[in-house]
Amino acid sequence: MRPSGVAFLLAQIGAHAAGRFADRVAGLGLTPAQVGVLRVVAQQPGLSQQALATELGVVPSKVVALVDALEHRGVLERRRDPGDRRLYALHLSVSATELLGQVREAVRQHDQELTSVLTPAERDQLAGLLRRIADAQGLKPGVHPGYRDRLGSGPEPERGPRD
Amino acid sequence: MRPSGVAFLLAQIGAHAAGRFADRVAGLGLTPAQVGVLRVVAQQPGLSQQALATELGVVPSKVVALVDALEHRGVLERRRDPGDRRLYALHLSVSATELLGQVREAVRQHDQELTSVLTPAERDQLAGLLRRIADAQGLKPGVHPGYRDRLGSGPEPERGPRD
DNA sequence: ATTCATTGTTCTTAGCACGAACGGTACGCG
DNA sequence: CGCGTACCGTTCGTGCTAAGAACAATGAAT
Repeated sequence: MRPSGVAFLLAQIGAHAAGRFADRVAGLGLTPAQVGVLRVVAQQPGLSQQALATELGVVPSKVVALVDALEHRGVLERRRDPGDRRLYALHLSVSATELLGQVREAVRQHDQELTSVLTPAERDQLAGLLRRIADAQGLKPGVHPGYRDRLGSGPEPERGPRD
Repeated sequence: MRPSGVAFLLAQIGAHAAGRFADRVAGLGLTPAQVGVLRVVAQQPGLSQQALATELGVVPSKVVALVDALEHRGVLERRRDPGDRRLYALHLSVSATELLGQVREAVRQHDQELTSVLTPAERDQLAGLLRRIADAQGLKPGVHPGYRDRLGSGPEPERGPRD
């Protein structure tokens, strides 16, 4: 049982990456799940909460809390769909543009820091291999099963030194 | 955005791999955390629960439940340390040998299935890149921050961008 | 001998995910 | 028009997991 197998390394690094990303967006006052909402709504404006739930693979009741937080923050708007007044039409507000830019920058830095030990060629190589695996495993781009939401507060298992 | 998106792919595939592994060892009646216990005790027989807790990066109270289950299953033994009767000396029982073999086989199959789309050379390449990342990020071999124990089947929360 | 630290355990508490139930709206059909 | 059914968003209750505090037993120190 060599813990140096590829699958274990993937799980280990993946959890680490997710945790670090959560820390990063926590600096922007966001959780990873909220970031996912922003991304989907940015790509498909006017979406309903139900559609958002199925898109993200999340229970509708959780979408309520996510949208609540983002709306209270002023980056997301619940407009009534004029055709069907049961549905909300989700739209990003104008003030969301700046936040979205900050999120993109955080993503860029996150990616950079994680692969800083690789050369650009190696990074592309790695991306290609991973994409092939993700594709073969039937993982859709943009969604993945759930990590924890808040991984930033309090003492946690074991984390690397360089902090 | 057209960056490599390596970090997101790692988190996505890592979560997927962890879930699949949990499913696999569930077939043996084990949780991933219990597998970790078996691995550590196999490598360092006679170690105490406290040492095991720090080694795995989990709370001592959780080690109690883990050891309880494995002991009740007959694969782990709590012997008293003759030098210090506060400590337990954890040892694998003889019947653990077969189970350990099954676990090793499950790990092998898991690794194989996950990387079945790659050639052996590519798999080695991937392993090398991942090891370098894990090393650079200060991840110790054999431990990784906590996933959930039972990551069953079905869609789950979400996170992450990918423009 | 007394006092303090350590080990393993139990108990309590907080947080989260999920399903069930509820008001409100739309649509079909007689 | 009236009625039943189906859908959306929301709230509530339940079960589960994780983490911290408190406790008995043992050892170490002065």
